[in-house]
Amino acid sequence: MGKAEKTRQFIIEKAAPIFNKKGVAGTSISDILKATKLAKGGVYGNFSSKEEIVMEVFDYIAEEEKLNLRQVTATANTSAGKFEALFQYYARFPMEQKVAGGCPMLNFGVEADDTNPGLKRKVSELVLYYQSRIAKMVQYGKEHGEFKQDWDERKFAIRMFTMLEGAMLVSAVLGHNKQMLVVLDALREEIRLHSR
Amino acid sequence: MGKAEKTRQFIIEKAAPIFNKKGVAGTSISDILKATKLAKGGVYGNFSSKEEIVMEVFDYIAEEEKLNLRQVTATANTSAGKFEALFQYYARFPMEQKVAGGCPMLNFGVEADDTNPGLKRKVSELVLYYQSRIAKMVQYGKEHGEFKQDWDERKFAIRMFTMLEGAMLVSAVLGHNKQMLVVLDALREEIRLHSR
DNA sequence: GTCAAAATAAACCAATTGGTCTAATTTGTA
DNA sequence: TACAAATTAGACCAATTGGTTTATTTTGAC
Repeated sequence: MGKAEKTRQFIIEKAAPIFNKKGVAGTSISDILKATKLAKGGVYGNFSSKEEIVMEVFDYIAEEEKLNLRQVTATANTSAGKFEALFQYYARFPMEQKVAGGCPMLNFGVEADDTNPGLKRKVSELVLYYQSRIAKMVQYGKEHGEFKQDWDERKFAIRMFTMLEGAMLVSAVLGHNKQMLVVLDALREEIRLHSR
Repeated sequence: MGKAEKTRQFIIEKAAPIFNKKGVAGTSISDILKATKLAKGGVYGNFSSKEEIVMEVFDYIAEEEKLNLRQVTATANTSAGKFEALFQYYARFPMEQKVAGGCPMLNFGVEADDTNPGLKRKVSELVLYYQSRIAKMVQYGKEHGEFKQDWDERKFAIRMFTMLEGAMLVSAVLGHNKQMLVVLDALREEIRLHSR
């Protein structure tokens, strides 16, 4: 990684939590200058516009989310175990978050949908990736005799994903995670019901 | 309603869908001037700041949401019927929305949680109101022999609310409501399971 | 240690931001 | 119809926005 490449990455990593917290419209270039302690030329020498930074920030965040999903589920070797690991991660959310500011699909999705088609597309891709990973965990469990064959993994993935996103929203506005815990228990029960 | 009162209300109603779509940071006073076709003095003669407009806009939106919830559920006289009416409303979402731009709890909640404690509080109150209304519909159904006594209305309200919010997010970013329909079917099934 | 690449500081840009003020005009109501 | 209340148009404000440029200095890789 060359010098410029390193600075680019540095800017992206510093800017990511700011955009995630304050939104795209709510974040100014001067916020990024403050966080990076770089001069304006240091930023504009590496990026041509705020929009370019936002796009690369989201790409970075998306990769981090995928990595995190893999890491959390890697701690268990059964599908049920992977789900439980995920649930324990969400029970602590947003404490163990890498890029601070809450769920990026929620944050960027809400803002982008009426204002930024390019970003919206990136968010939708991450949503579909996340759901397909959930579905695959069910499928794997079915193939290995953990779960019943009549369990619809696609529909479960949708229910689980939407509930988690809703729970992260509620947790953020209420300032506690009690409702998240209720959601997680419901998901545990659904898994138990489809276990053999 | 006096003249000034009328103009205040007019500004609020014109500004509401703009804030709901573009967010607080993404909306400028000039956006509001354009939408209302008022002069700057016409706005600042009635409001002292953008922040005051935002707050009143959210109060207005919250009242509209409550009114809408009442109106949609009023079409049926059983609890199961009220739920079905709600599901049909959400199946069409955001088509029949009064204040355009998607769910205000989602939109304002996401932005406010890291940037605007006062607004965040208003959102949390609306969330809790919404959930308590759902819980009361279950409770009423239990009292009138529609639903089984062992159904936990509070937990159901949380599951239903979080799933709907998540589904509205997903619908917005994906640009279609297929996942919302899956969520609604799951909720219908849960109601069927607890019906007697 | 050289030398190009990269970053700095700072001036500069036009546009926009939220907000104030004033003098003239329009409004609705008593 | 008179008169106060409300609205207009527009000048004005300082600060900030995203972005460019230039001359100087620092950096790191060969």
